[in-house]
Amino acid sequence: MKKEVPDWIGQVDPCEANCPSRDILDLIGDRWSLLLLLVIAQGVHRNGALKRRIGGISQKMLTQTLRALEASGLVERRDFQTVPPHVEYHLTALGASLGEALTPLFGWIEREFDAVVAARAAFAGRHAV
Amino acid sequence: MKKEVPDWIGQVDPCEANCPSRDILDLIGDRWSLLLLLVIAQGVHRNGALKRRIGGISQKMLTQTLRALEASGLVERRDFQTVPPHVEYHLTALGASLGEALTPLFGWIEREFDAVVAARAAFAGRHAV
DNA sequence: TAGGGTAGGAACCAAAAGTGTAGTACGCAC
DNA sequence: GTGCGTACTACACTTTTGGTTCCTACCCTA
Repeated sequence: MKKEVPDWIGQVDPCEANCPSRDILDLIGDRWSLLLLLVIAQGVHRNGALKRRIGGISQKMLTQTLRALEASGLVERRDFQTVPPHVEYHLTALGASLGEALTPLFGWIEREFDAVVAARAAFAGRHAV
Repeated sequence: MKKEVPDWIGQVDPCEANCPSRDILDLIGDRWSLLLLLVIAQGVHRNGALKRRIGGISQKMLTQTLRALEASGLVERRDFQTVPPHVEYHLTALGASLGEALTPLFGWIEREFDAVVAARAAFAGRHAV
């Protein structure tokens, strides 16, 4: 029983066409979801605050992404039913566990971002001559 | 110095508009990159084999994504300069380290996929009444 | 000599994603 | 009573993404 693939492959073969994880990858791969998860975990809970904090997100995408996260059970929407409206978004246990699973990824980004930028510059140099 | 945010937040504040990690998130968030990273790590190295393996990817997206990964220094393209063409794609050290950073994410997907599906069903139930 | 495999490039088109603007309905401060 | 803030929704619009199809150029097999 030799190991011909790296350790991190695990049992997640599922990434073929019918793979269930496609849905998850779609969810987290939509540019805003991870950011939102991050800032909500940082303690920003309200619509307006999230929008100001993230910078670049439109109200539409904010609402849409929050709904998607809520629908997947990653954040909880608490509507205080007041007027003017007061709504807060909090991570669920599931959302927090996903956050934990993403720790190494954020760490990698912090550590290796420079390497990626350098690689891109080198690549551009090789191909733009 | 109290901790008011979860451990996994780290120092990655960067996810604001000007944040460098946006580029990385864009890269890995494009539906095919992670899959490609995964199957290359599993030992599938050639264009045709990758296309057959992943199922659902078009030649265009395959090439495009491979170029993006190559440009970012995550995979290496080895062209054997033969005819008919023979090209192999391998992970670089950087690509392999990203793979390792993604281990917990794949693990989370495996563990929690059912929970997400259940949450979605519940949400749909609540909102489709 | 026709067809399949090798690894792509280019052009075109459809679909999806995302943006901006406007409007709802009300409270509060000036 | 004017305008800002709260949390949205709806519509039209543009941009991006991805898919399809056709093309190169050569090898091997039947």
